[in-house]
Amino acid sequence: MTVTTKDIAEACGVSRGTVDRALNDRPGINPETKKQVLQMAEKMGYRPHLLARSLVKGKTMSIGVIVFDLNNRFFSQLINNIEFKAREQGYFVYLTLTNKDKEIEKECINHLQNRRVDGLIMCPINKGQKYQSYLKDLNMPVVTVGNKISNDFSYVGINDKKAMFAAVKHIIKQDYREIIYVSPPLAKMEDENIYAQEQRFKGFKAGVEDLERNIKVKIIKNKKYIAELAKLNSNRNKTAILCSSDVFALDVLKYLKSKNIRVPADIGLIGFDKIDMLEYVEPSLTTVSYPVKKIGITAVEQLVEQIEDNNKTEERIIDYKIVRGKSL
Amino acid sequence: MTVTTKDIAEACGVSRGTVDRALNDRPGINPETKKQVLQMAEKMGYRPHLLARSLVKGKTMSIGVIVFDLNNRFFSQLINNIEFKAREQGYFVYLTLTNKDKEIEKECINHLQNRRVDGLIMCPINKGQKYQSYLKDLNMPVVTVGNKISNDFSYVGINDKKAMFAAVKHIIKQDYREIIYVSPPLAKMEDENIYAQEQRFKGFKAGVEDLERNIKVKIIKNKKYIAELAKLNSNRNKTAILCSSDVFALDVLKYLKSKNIRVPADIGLIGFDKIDMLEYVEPSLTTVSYPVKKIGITAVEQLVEQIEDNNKTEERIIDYKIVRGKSL
DNA sequence: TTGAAAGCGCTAACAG
DNA sequence: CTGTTAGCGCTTTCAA
Repeated sequence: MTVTTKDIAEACGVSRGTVDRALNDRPGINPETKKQVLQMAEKMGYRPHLLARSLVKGKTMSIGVIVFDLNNRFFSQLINNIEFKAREQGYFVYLTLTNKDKEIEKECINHLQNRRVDGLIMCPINKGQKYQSYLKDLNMPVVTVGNKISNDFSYVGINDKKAMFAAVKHIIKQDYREIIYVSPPLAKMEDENIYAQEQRFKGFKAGVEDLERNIKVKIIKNKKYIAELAKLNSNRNKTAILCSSDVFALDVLKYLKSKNIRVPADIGLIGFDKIDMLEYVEPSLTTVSYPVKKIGITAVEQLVEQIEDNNKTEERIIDYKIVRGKSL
Repeated sequence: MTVTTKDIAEACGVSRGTVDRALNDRPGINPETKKQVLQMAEKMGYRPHLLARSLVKGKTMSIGVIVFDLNNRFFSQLINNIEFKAREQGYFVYLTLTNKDKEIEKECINHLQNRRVDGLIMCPINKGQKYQSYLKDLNMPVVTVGNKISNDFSYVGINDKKAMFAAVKHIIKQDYREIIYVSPPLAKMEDENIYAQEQRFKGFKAGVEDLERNIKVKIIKNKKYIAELAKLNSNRNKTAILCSSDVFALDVLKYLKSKNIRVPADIGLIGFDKIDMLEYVEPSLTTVSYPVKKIGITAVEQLVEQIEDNNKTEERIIDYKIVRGKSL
């Protein structure tokens, strides 16, 4: 049914070695025979069996990508760029979704390893010493994105701490005297890898502590942050709600509208990430741009370098930018 | 470096066949030896080489997914569900993005074929007789989603024509006397596979023709549909803008807001697809739900059936639903 | 320039 | 219950 190099060899009356030389543009073959072989291959509808090739070459030209899910806009944009860049470099992408489940993540890593992907781009939900040595034992190039594991693994992202610090500074400059910091992921600090969120929180704290002493602060880590917000009684301070991700900010905005609380007249609002659906909300949300395209492309570049040049791990920090909307 | 069944065999003083029986739970092995082998495998850190297995089994337990891009919410939600369902069934997902490029699509198909994926789920951009026979010659299970190719290939989706017909009916019931149909993809009719959009258009035409004779109709196929809309002079008819996809409706809504045209007071607006970001726009958009979750899961089920039971191709039609928002 | 043979790591078939 | 052998389709020596 399926035609192999052996079939071509027989059909042409040459050896498989010669067929291979023709098919893969390798030297040491008579142009005449090469032409014949190629024609025959074409005629017989030959298709290279990439698995067999991978088996002998010890390289699959594929990378594994492990993220939470694609409902999250960040990840879908990220993977859009990863796939594009990877294929440009000849690599194919295995996509696996963990749904933030630590066991599933490990299963995915295992499985991708068994399929011998050449490397991994992942946003880890696991963390800790054991996990680290587990990953190292894989002996496979890894690039982390979003959440960092440690300096032993490549990481591509922005400086979340500095960015959030800048956001706080931006808020205070607009004369806000009170900041409500909304970051439900923080509740999972003990449990999960929430590196980016932790960094943002650190930046926030540094901001309110260092920049100005008399800023009132309220921190909401509750998963039911809308309910929590509702409980807050309004006061005379000029207040801003600072969300550690746009998705929370969108929900907050929706809630505020439903309560006829005007943004920014009654309360300021600012997000983080600049996800693409912001384009359609009103008032336009002030936020911090997380350059997902650049991150995706850079992650692939870094991974391919590690795969092909056996390069060492590296941290690549991309520039963020405060995006001024009309919500603050 | 990497440990193989041969290594285990030697370490245990048994044959590779025995190791295989132990590792893969096959009958005909002494429980004692089995236990020993498994322990040794564990101890040596054995990992099965899935490529080698695939090579001999002729099955890779992987499927190829080919869609346009992940900026499109429909596709990211779709793939979210495909990945989940596929892995549940033991299949891994190769993701490839065509960016609506017909040549890239063919390259992807080719490449996935060479990697010997067990089947394909795709939203094709190509069409035509030649393409069909090309696909058939692949001799690989294929399930189409979004755009149909022909009855020779499995298709999972809604009845777009009927759904759009229902949408028109819904509009007319609200006493609208004029409908502006916005569907930029129609401009590509000759060139690309826009099956779903064509069906919707047919449903639209059937709706305005059959339901009521005196409905005024304006059709915009222009890619610059906002500019086209702007040129229209307002008149005394009660008018609705019917967009063949929510993404266009969102843009239209944005434009209308910018012009201080009230929705639905001044003009009605209705979309199609019910993409998830609608949640955050105001007024809430009336739309037709395209059950992407169900479609993703069904597509995988259908594909796996074709792969494993060598089932014939099938068309699976899922229910749509008109979702009443406040924009009409 | 070409051919022959070995082997990637696994599974399957048959013999013992 | 276990071992041996052959082979999946390809690449890569090493000889000729």
